[in-house]
Amino acid sequence: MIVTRFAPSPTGYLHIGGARTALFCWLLARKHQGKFILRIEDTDQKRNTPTATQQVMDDLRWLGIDWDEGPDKDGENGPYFQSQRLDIYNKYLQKLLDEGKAYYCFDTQEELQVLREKAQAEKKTFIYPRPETFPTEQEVQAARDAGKPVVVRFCMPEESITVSDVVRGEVVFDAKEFSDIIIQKSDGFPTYHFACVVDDELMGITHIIRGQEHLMNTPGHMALQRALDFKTPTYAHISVTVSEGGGKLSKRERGKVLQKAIKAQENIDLTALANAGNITLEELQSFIDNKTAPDGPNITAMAKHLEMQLPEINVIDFFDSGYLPEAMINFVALLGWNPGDDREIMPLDELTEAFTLERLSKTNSLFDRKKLVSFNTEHFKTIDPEKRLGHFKDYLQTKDSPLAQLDDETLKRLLLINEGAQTFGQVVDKCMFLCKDEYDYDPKAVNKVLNKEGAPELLDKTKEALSNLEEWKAEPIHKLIKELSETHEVGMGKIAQPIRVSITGTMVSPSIQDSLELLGKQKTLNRISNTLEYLKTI
RNA sequence: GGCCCCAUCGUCUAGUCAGGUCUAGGACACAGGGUUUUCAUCCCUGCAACACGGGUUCGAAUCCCGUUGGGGUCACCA
Repeated sequence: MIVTRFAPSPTGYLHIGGARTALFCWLLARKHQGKFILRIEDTDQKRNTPTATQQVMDDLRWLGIDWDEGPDKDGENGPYFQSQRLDIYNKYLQKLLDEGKAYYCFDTQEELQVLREKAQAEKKTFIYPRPETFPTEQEVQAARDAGKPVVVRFCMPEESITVSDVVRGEVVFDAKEFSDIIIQKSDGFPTYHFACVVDDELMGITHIIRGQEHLMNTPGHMALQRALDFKTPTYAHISVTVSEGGGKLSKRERGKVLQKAIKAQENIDLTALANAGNITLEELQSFIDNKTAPDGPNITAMAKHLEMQLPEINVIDFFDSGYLPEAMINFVALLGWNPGDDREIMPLDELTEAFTLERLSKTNSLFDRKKLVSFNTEHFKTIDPEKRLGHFKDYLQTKDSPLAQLDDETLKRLLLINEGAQTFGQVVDKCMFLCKDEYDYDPKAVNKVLNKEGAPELLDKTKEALSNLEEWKAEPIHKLIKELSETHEVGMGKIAQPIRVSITGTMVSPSIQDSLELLGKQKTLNRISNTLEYLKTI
């Protein structure tokens, strides 16, 4: 049976790159009726954040990626937090120590730094100098008593190691390049390399799909597997997703964009900005000076304050921007993978059916948000209406939108009449007028549509006709407008546009008949009357 | 800098492993046109690529070597 796993470290929200890795793992497992495990790699106590595991799970769920075993779903391979598996790692660590395959070291960071700089100066790879004889238990104890940091290093082999990678082929690593890796940190926690190797074996992972950045770690992992008599799983090191700005799509990018925007703006109220971002003025200044960076949520809050759009990086950013998870999944799947034919828009089950490791590509790909928008538009049209409604309600709720007050039937109708919308944000923009009785008139709209010879008179006649309409439904309203345009011998736009500006203040809304029906007869007539009054004042 | 990976339209990619059917296909973007009561949608047309240099071969996008370019990695982070 095929068993895969997604193993994030709980340091924040799920990153789009992580989502892609998780998706490929999930796709492989589901395609072969295998198992997909979620494991939390929380061995770095300094970097862990308490809410991250929950956030990552929420993000995965939103995307539609489920797991067979994980923190909240017990199975035969628990626990799923590495911090709860210390006994297991220690057992294997002791075995390596006893067999002389690993040894203790007490070097300080400073001492190591000197060695590294020396290697750098000689233009050589830094190789940790393995001692002739390993420290004894007594020496270890003495070092501990003296307050020295004690770590355990694993002896890398003398022979070269060939990694057989599904996407890269055979990659040979020369033994000359091997440096003994640390497998236990001075705080007693295992390093990623060790915990990962042990867990993958114990959990029976058959396929490891991970980012290309791990390729260089793989010889170390394989050496560990051999020393411990573990099986070597099938590896697939997938390409990296890069950003428009070049380089890896990273969390730092949002900060950079924001920082640039702050610098570019003149007379900016820094105090207000710091307040909005919930940070101190000093912290803000330090951020502007490129010394430190605030946390993700603070950055998001400041961007909102400045009314600027930041590039989406985390899965939750895309949710906030009004994208459909189905579109996200589809788009991300096609970054470094394709089904081998011309299909692009594919639902999850079709993606699963078509997925094979062999079609993973070697080249890095750039995350093109415009193409994402196009995918979203397409999925918006084809998705099951009930699902679409569910996603829309989630979106409105977290946005705290007034539209959230509307009942399901109305919301469904809104989505229906916005068939060509690109994102939920667009739907909201176009329909907000329903919940806004007070609004300003866009000067451009007034000039172009209302402030024209004969326009107020025509609007008045339209209002008259509308008030006499018995059945307030889209169909009869449409019929009425058509008749009006014929009797007055003008285009439909000449009738519809003035109404639109009257009831929304803008030139953008759903079709006029749908807009009017949803607004209701009384509100429509009131708003037109108000507009007519307003026109007399200018 | 050492090591490793990669290289087809602006972007995502098909084609490369098994060389000819490739005057290189699709999609997004862009440009032009059309439909439409606004925006969005939708339809049509167009623009546009085998990084470069050497080989091998009757024949190279495809195989080999080199150059250049891009990316990754060199932590008691994962």
